Amino acid sequence: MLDQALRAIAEPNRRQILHLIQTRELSAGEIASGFKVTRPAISQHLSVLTAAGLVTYRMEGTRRFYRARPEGLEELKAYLEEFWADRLQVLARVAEVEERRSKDDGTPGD
Amino acid sequence: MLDQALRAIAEPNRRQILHLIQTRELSAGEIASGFKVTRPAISQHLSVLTAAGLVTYRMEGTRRFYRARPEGLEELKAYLEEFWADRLQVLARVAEVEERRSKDDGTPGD
DNA sequence: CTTATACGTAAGTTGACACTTACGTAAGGC
DNA sequence: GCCTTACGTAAGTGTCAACTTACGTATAAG
Repeated sequence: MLDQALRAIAEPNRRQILHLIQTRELSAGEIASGFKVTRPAISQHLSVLTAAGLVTYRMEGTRRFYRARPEGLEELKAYLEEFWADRLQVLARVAEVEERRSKDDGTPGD
Repeated sequence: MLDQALRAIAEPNRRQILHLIQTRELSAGEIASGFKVTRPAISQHLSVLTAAGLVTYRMEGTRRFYRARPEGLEELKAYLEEFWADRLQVLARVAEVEERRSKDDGTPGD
């Protein structure tokens, strides 16, 4: 699912869609009206976003109202946070070891 | 460039590569040895990552030592931070307006 | 019941992408 | 000099993704 989410936001139109429905609900038609591509294309993008857990919809008559799914974005954010946190953590530990070493034997770290 | 970076990390092998060279320098061959795909494939992934500004390399004899480029990751991180921060910000303002309105005319905010 | 609206979905096309094998090239070892 | 090592790059292939047009379907409107 995270992989799907990552793929999903790699597409510019889909990021734009996410932006549009982050704060307000919009129908599929309303969303599509702001794009150059055709309505079916947007419909397909909405399917991808839904499958990735980044979007939900609510039906009302013949219309579907879409909105961003906060939990989905949160998951994605958490995953990426870990992605770089991981690195910074290891770097910090390396620095720590370096310093300890220089204290023990007087050798400067690097 | 941000678009390139986003595309770059959408690919699992490239994320793995980034992970490998986040803390230590590795030669192209060393990186490739850990994957099932062929060496040229990894070489191409490294090109993509380099073009996206997520990776740098240093030449030494016949070898190229690659490492993650912190600034690149930082840019990407900042962009994504803004992506959701944006939304939370607007949501907060909506809540604020709602509250003010309920104080003014006594109407509960939905 | 018929027509219009608001959608999703099927089917087909094009281009990009991840991969492969084959080749070119520069640095070291002998 | 010649051969090996460690790469990138060229060329070709199969797959997938983003798009198009055409169609199906459910709700509301008359």
